[in-house]
Formats: sequence, C-alpha cells, structure tokens
Amino acid sequence: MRVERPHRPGDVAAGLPADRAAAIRLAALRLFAAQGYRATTMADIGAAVGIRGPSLYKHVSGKQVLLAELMLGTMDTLLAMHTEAVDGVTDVTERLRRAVEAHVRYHARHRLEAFVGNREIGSLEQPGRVLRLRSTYERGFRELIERGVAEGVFAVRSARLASYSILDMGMGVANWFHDNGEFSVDQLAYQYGDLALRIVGKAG
Amino acid sequence: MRVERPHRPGDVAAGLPADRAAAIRLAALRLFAAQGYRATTMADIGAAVGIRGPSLYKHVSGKQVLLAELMLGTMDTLLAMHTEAVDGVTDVTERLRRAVEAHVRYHARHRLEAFVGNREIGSLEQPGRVLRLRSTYERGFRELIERGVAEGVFAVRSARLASYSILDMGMGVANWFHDNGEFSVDQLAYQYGDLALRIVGKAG
DNA sequence: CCTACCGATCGGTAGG
DNA sequence: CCTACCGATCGGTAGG
Repeated sequence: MRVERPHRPGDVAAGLPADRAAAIRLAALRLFAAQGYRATTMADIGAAVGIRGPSLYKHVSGKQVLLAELMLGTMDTLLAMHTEAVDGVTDVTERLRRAVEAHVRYHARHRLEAFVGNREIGSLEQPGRVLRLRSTYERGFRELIERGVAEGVFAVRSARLASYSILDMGMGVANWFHDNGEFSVDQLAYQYGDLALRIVGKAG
Repeated sequence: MRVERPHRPGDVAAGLPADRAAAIRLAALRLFAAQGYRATTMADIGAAVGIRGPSLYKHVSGKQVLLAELMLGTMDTLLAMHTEAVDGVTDVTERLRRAVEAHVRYHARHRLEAFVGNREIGSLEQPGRVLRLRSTYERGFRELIERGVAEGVFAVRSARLASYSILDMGMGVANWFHDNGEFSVDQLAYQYGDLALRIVGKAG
C-alpha cells in the first residue's frame, strides 16, 4: 500500500498543480504560449515536469489532445463566466457592462489560455467544437447590443461592428497585460466596461 | 540572349506577381497565413509556384528570410500609411480619425500580412527590428491621444488603454474581414474612425 | 530547375 | 518512469 505525498496547504493558492497530469497540462500551456504548439516537443513538456517525453503517455494521451482539451476548457470557462456575469441582470446597459467586465477579466487572468486559444486554432485537427463555442460567445454580445439599440438605449450604426470591436479590444488585453502593471484586473475590467459603453453610444 | 515573357497589362492590377521571386513571396504569405510558418514546408511553397522545394533557393535565400522580409515589409507599409494619413493635418481630432482609418484600411486590405505579422512574431529568429517598429507605431497613437487630452478635446481615464483599445480593435479586422461582405473597406474605415472618436470621448 | 541526399528532429510505441 | 527505436518529416546542400 502506497501513500501519496500530501499536498502542502499553499499549493492550490499558489497555482501549483495538484497531480502530475495537471502539472503536465500547465507545462504544456506555458510552452505552447512561449514557443507555439508546433515548436513545442513532448520532450520539452516532459523536461518541464522532470520526466522524459515518452513517460508523459502514462498521464496524457498525446500532444494534440493536450491542445484540444486546453482550448475547449478555455471556451467553457469563458462562456461560464459570461453566463454568471449577466445572470439575473435585466437592464441592458448593466448586462453589457458585466459581460465586458467578465470578458476582460478572463483575458487578464488567463492570459496564456487566451493567447494560445487565439493563436493555435489552426493547429487543431478538429476545430469544429471550439469554433462553434466561439460563435455562440460572439453572438451573445451582438444580441445584447441589438437589444440595447431596440430599446433606444444604445446608438450604433452596426451592432456587428460594435460587438467585434468590443470583443477584439478585450482579447487584446491578453497580449499586453501583466500583473504588477499600472492597473489591477478589477480596474482594467471597469475601464474597459466604460469604453464598451462609449462604443455603443451610451456616455458614461 | 534570352527574352523574358512580357507581363500582360492586367497582371499588376490583378495582383499577379511580376516575377518568380514575387510569386514565391506571395505563395509563402498565403501558406504562412493558412497553415502557419512552421507547418509550411519549402516543398509546399515550391509546389504553389510550380517548382520543387530546392529550386526555390535560386530565387530566395531561405524560409526564415522570407518570413522576416514579409514582417518588415508589413511594418514599413503600415508606418508609411500612418505618416501619409496624418501629414499636414493639425487638428487633433482629424489626425486621430485619419490615423485610425489608415490603420483599419491596412488591416482590411492586407489581411494576410497583418494576420501573419501578428501570429508569427514568435517564429522570428531576430524579432528586434519588427518589435521596435511596432513600438514606434503604437507610440504614435498614444501621443496623439495624449495631445487631444491636453488640448481638452478628448477625455479618457488612460491614454494607454484608449490607444491599446483602438489599435486592438483595428487589428481584429484582419481576423474577420472579407471582400464582398457587408461593408466596403472605405465604409469600415469610416465607422471605425467613429468608434475610435467615441472611445476617446469625442462624441460623433 | 532537377534528383539525390545529408543531418537533424519529432511523436509515439515496445518492452521492460 | 526509463532507454531504445521506428517511421516520417524537413531545411538546406551537392552536383549536375
């Protein structure tokens, strides 16, 4: 009978993986972000967790699956944050603000996931599911803006351009945000909420 | 004495390359955009212009040089368009509008260049020059916004966030724009000019 | 512009 | 979790 090494109390709070499979996924995320999916080898990922490349196959089923699960998890989390953010909020201005704040918060807190998710779509052998989730996510913003226009609260020439603009500027956060920078995640989310409301013609 | 095949009058207008080296660069651009730099082989590029991989080396010096020249050309063109757009314009609102329109026009007209330029920075062995050009370009927008704020024409909490937002939403155009879509390049540029002015607090 | 080929790399498997 | 290894790929060169 074997006894597992107990996790020290600080591990989860420090973002340390609870088991080897989680450590492998984290290492893969970091390497995919830093070097690109194709430039990252199974040996690289193994070295990052202290084992050889072939030993990874005892914990994960392959490099492509690592990428696919990473990108599906990204979209699931983003959609869940969006749903929770707007849940129960009826006022369309407040709904848009909260949706934008969740969007920006995700891209600041999960920089690497967002970065890999946006850059490596072409590296997925079966991108269908991820693309469908992205489409659903984008539609949520467009419909929200269209509703605001219908209610006479927002004023835009094109709801599509407004939603693309808001989503694209939020995704850009993943490219330049750093902790210990000028703004905290909360400050950033609030200010992007303001900018989004300006875009839809609702002066702050 | 050999006689070159004369270029038919329509070639340049149709975007057809004038010589083999240009055809190779265009094929490389398209393949880098569609498959990624690392997934594109010299054999792929050769096949796209009707020759074998090794024959490419009579016209270009290598795959990495193809990428580096492509990305440097992208930044040179973008900076030149920016300079020409704001040249001689003193009013800060009009300067920002024209700068944004040039930015959006570039990302709509040169979708593939912008797409590759944004995705493959990590594939450059010597990214220094390209990064410096990008930094210069971004600084132009930030200083323009700071000037508008100083003149009391713009109102933003952070010129940096405003410039990042405007640049990021314009870069996003390269990800979804298609000819024969809802908007022409000119219409798109104008509407993004409006959105940018809203972001800086100058109602249209 | 071609074929032949070098040297290196890589994902994944075999077998322990 | 390891070493040994398979099968395939690739950028670039040699030599014509």
